[in-house]
Amino acid sequence: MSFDPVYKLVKQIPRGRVLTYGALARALRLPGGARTAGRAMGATPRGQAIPWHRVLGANGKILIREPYASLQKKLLESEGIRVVESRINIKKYLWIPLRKKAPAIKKSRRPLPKSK
DNA sequence: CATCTGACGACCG
DNA sequence: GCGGTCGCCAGAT
Repeated sequence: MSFDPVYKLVKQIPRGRVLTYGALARALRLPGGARTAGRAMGATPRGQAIPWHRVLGANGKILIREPYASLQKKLLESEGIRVVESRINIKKYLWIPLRKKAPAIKKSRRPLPKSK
C-alpha cells in the first residue's frame, strides 16, 4: 500500500520517543494531512515490529478507542513514558523525524488565504 | 452513484 | 479543558 513510507518512519521512532499524526503527516507530506496518517496507522499490519503505540494524537493525546488505548498506554509506560489520563508530555517526548522525501516543495503552499 | 465514517487537527465558544 | 464544526481523503455501505 501507499502507506509504506509511513510504516517505515514509524519503525524508526526511537524507544522512549513519540510522534503525532500531524507531525508524521507533515514529515512525509501526506496528502490529506493527519487524517491520512491516521488511516495509515489504522491499517498497520501487525507482527511487523511497527511501534504504532508511539504515534499519538495532537498534544500527545491517545485518540484511539478501547481496547487499543489501554494497550498503547501500557506499552508507552513500559518504555519509560509517563502517561497520565490518556496523555503524555508531548513536548518532552516528541521526536523530530528526519525527512525522507526530498523537501522539494517548489511552490510555497498557500492554498487559500481564507477569511479569518 | 450518494453518504457515512474514521487511530486527525485547527478553531471557536 | 471540553465539545461541536469544518476541511481532507479513502474505503466501506
